[in-house]
Amino acid sequence: MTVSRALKTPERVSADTLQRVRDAVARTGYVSNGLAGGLRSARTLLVAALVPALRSHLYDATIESLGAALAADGYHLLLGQTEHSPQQEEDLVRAVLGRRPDGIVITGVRHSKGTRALLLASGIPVVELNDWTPTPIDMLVGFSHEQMGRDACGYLADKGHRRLAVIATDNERSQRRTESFVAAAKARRLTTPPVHVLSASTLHGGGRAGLAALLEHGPIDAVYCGSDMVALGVLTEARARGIEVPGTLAVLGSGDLDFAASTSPSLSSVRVDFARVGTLAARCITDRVAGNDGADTLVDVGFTIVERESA
Amino acid sequence: MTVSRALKTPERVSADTLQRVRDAVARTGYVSNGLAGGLRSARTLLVAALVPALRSHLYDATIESLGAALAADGYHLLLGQTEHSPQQEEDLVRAVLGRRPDGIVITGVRHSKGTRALLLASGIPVVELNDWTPTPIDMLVGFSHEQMGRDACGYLADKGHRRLAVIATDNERSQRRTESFVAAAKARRLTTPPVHVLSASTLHGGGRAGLAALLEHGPIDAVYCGSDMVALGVLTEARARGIEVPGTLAVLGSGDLDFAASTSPSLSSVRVDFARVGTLAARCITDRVAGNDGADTLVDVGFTIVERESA
DNA sequence: GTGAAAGCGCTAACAC
DNA sequence: GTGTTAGCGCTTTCAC
Repeated sequence: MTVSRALKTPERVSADTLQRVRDAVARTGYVSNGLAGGLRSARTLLVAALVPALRSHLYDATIESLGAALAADGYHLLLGQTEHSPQQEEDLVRAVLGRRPDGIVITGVRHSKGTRALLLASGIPVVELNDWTPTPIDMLVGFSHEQMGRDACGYLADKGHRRLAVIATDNERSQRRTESFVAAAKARRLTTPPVHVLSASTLHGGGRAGLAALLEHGPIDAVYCGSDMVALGVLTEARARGIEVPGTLAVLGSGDLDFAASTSPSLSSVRVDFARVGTLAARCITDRVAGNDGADTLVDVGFTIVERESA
Repeated sequence: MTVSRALKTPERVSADTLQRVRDAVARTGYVSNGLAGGLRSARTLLVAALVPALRSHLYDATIESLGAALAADGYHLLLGQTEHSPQQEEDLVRAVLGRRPDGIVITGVRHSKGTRALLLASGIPVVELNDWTPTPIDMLVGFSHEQMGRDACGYLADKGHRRLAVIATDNERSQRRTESFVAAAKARRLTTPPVHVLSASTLHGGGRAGLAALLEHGPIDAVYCGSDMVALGVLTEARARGIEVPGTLAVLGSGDLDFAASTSPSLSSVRVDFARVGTLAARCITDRVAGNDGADTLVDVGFTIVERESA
């Protein structure tokens, strides 16, 4: 008991005792067993984060800042990939809950009934990420994909572009963005935008191929791309074809990645502050664990359209 | 005890018992407590991975495949960021060992004495990553940065380029690559290559600025870049200045990222199979846990120089 | 195929 | 400021 105190609350132990404990720890290489501690105290200082996949690079900034913010409070991050499969997500949630994390961060707001039930029953803080719903499982840090698609369309239309097009990626949230982009175009009585969906992981090459495919169906004035890398591919293909950007073709990317500002022409992009998403998610959980209930538990981080040369 | 068997080794329980257990689990929402199980059995199905930082994107592919390969065997991945600080690395190792992981994966081969001691004393499988030494702590999956710098220089020199230059990033391994590039150039009696070191995180912009800075010191024939994104920035800056690539300036990137094949001109790049690094590291640990000692515990994954248009 | 006993290494709770 | 007791929820071991 005294050793436990010396290590966890050194101020509650005499200087002499503390020294003797530390000497012994150094001499023996003792490392406290967190499993036993967690079992007894019901606090593990563990937070699990579940993302669809790392390879999309969509979650890098979020995971980086989430991990860093948690580490600052002594928490560790357990990372799981659901591979966009609801079943795999549910299995992973179950397995991860077995480790009794102090909180869980999970991408999206559309989960299987089983996943919701498990999460609700666990009683731990849950933060859903990067989507929007008025009825989250618990807390939510995200933004509306419908609004994003609509605003992207509005931005391009307001610039005077009539013949719009979309190059999207193959997942549920991207699909909702695209649908709302198309709906917004219809509402403005524009030509129905043709949509090219990329299934592959080669984003830049997909952007090149996507523009080529879209042009076969007729001329277009502007393309909305699901990622900046795709937009960069579009820029490259346009240059290869002698199409002027933004003169003849406007290009709008997503993500505002580091290179967007320094390409030529520089890339206009829909920006989400993903690092902030991670930091906020971490705070949601640490605050709740610390007993500060209430507060902002539904945060819309929003997005901004960063205007540069390409659109 | 019967419940434990039903869940972990269903084949050793009667069909009737199994059914009753499963019914009860479903009815009550029972999730087995992995802390208690790990405490008793001394197996946690947890593997920790420590990387300098995620924001460099250098470890994305490795972590992705490491996590996926581990998940296939029922393991979970605990992710920690050391921020390039040996002290932070040591603290993190200590904290993580407290969770009694079944294995640990750690980037690099240069660690503090304390880190080595902790790892050695832990008795668990340790895999060091993405560097090379004849004397690893335990197992090693990596490659030689010295050889990479040397070969990059050889590649460019063999193409007939005399005035070489380097744009490197600001970390220890990159520095060793650069030093061996410069040494190789000297050995070939070429002009000592000027080196531009990027401290920032904006890789593409850094590439543009880096080329501009190098050109102020005089003309160059070829640039070796520490990342493909930097190389892409160099390509952009060269185009803006009317410098022909590869005619006047050859550009060699690193990483062979997805866009390298479809830029214009396409990018020659030093490629490392980072996904394989992750898969191999996972296997090192799962094999060892399963009792299959020996085998390949020092794997040189090597690298290849992918020849495309830019060099 | 099932069950009883014991203990993994901590910390909450309570003495003193 | 330090110590005693008990128990967190599993799984190892042994018995039947």
